[in-house]
Order: sequence, then C-alpha cells, then structure tokens
Amino acid sequence: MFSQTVEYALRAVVYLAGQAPEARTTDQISEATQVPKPYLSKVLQNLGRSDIVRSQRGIGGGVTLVKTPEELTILEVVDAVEPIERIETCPLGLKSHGKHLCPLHRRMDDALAMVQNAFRATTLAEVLAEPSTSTPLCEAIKPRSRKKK
Amino acid sequence: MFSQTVEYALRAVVYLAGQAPEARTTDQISEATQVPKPYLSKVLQNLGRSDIVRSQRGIGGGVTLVKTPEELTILEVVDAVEPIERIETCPLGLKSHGKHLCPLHRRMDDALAMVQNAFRATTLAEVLAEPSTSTPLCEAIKPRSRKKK
DNA sequence: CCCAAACTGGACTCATCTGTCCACTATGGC
DNA sequence: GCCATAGTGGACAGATGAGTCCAGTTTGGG
Repeated sequence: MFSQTVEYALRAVVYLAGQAPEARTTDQISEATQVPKPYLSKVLQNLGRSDIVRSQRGIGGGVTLVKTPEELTILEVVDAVEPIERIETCPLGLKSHGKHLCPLHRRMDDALAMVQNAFRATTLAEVLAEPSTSTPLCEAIKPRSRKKK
Repeated sequence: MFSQTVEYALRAVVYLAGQAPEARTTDQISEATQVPKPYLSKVLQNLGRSDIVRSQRGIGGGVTLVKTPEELTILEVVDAVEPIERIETCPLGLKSHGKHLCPLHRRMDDALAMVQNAFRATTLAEVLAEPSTSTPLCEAIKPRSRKKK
C-alpha cells in the first residue's frame, strides 16, 4: 500500500538520520539502502524540493538532513514524496451534504487518519533509538564510523 | 492511498448490500455508484473470481452478493481486488534477522495492520446501518424500491 | 427457434510509476 | 585554471493501473 518511492525515501532519510549531522553522497546512501542509484537521486531531489534534505555539489559534497532526527517525523518525509490524501469530500461528486462523508468513506478516511497520526507521532530519532535486535534498515547502518568505498 | 479499483469495488459492494438479496445489473450498479461501466464489469469479474459476488447471465440476470451484508467485511472486499500486503520480511533482502523487522519497517507494518484490523472489524451491514445524515454512497442508494431504467 | 438482455474475455489505449542514461553545472583541491 | 567529484535536469524505456471496445456466450421469453 505504500509506494516504492515512499519506501525508498524513508530508507534514505533513516540512513541519513543515523549519520547526522554528517553529509553522505548518493553513492553511499544507495549502497546502504539498496536503492538503485539513478532513481535514488530523483527521490533525493524531491526531498530537497520539500526541504527535508539539503544537498551540496562538488568534492566533499553530499546530502544532509535539514532538521535533526529529533525534529523530523516520518509523516513529513512521506508527505514530501507522496502526500497521504485524506478523503475530504464525497468522491461521488454529489455535494448534497456539506462536509459529511457517507459511512463508507468515513471509515476509509478514518483508516487514512490513523496512518497519518501514527506517522506524525514518530520521529526519526525514535526509529533509530528503538531497542531492537535489528538496527533500522536491517543492519545497513553500521556503528557510525563506516567511511569506506 | 487506496487505489481507484478498491474504491470502485467498495462502492459496488455497498450498493449491492443495500439492495440485497436482490440482483442488480452492471448498468444499475454503474449508474448508482458513478463507476464507468466497462471498468466496473472488470472489477465485478474480479469480485466474482474471489467469490464475493455471483453473477447470472441473460435476461433477468445481474450480480448479487454471495454472503449477507452481516457476514461480509470491508477487508474481504479489499483483499479480493487488491490485497493489503503486510511487510513480512525485511525489504532489503538481508535475512540476518529472522522475522524481526527493523524499527522502520516495524512501524510501517504496524500502520498496515491498523488499517487491516479496522477493515476486518467492519461489516457491510454496519456501514449501511450507520446513523448518519448521509446514506452510504452519498445518496446513490435510494429507499429500496427504486427499479427504474 | 430466434432474439434481446446480460455477463465474459481478450485486445487495445493512455497515463503514471519505476527506473535508466547522459549531458550539464557547481565545487573544492592542486 | 584544470580536473575529478558530486548533484541537477531532461529524455527515454518498461511495467502496471485505469479505462474502453467489441466479439462471443449464456439465458429467458415469445
């Protein structure tokens, strides 16, 4: 139900959060997150336009998060690449009842709201701090010093 | 986040539930739900293959629900046309940790689970019975006697 | 038995999503 | 000032989703 693009964007951001505030190149991100590099750079460009990341050209350049992991929520990332579209008005076009959704669409929108709220309530820092047997990104994130390649 | 196909399938099923146990033709369903007829028949065929609806050819034929509205859940309909794919294993392919998802994918899967549970807990009968200022499908469902066209 | 009502299935179109390629530009070091 | 590094933007290709069209088949009625 989540698109590839959303999946990729989240992986990239989680990786960057784990390395923050250091910059990482598209190559490094691609390797760590297993996202095909050419496509990754598109996703990153998108995140740049939404001010989630900032990028620096040239030698020593790369991509960094604009906010700290503590300030950045999953929802912001998702909304940057593919906004969760809530059901605001009756999709059938009939406008006979103002803002009132019919029971069917009310339930569908409630489901969307739950996802949106869950994502809004989770910061990148929380994802990284999670006590777990597996680090985020399934061990793609190494202890921290990893500068290889 | 829900595809058009899911939206259309739900509209059709809700309409049929409101008319149950009477059969309705694709034309009638299309008119009531505002779903383009040629595409609707594809969706209906799909629902037929998953045993959500049964169809009858020839004069007097049409489509009916296999189950009663009380027995049919929203989830069954959604799963019939486009199953909600839970995240079972690490999308990165690394299998270094068995069934343990990393915190990122754990959260994403939790969101999917919430939607799945909400849909599983709702029957079509409940959608129809909802006290509301607007009937399901935004008034597309008329009192019940509506046999026209 | 023939016709009209209805669903079925396949082919086809169009748009979007995913993904690739490449020429270009900006940047820092020597 | 040159050059390698690194992101940018546009063009393009393939797959899938959404939607259309039509010929075929089933079914009931006169």
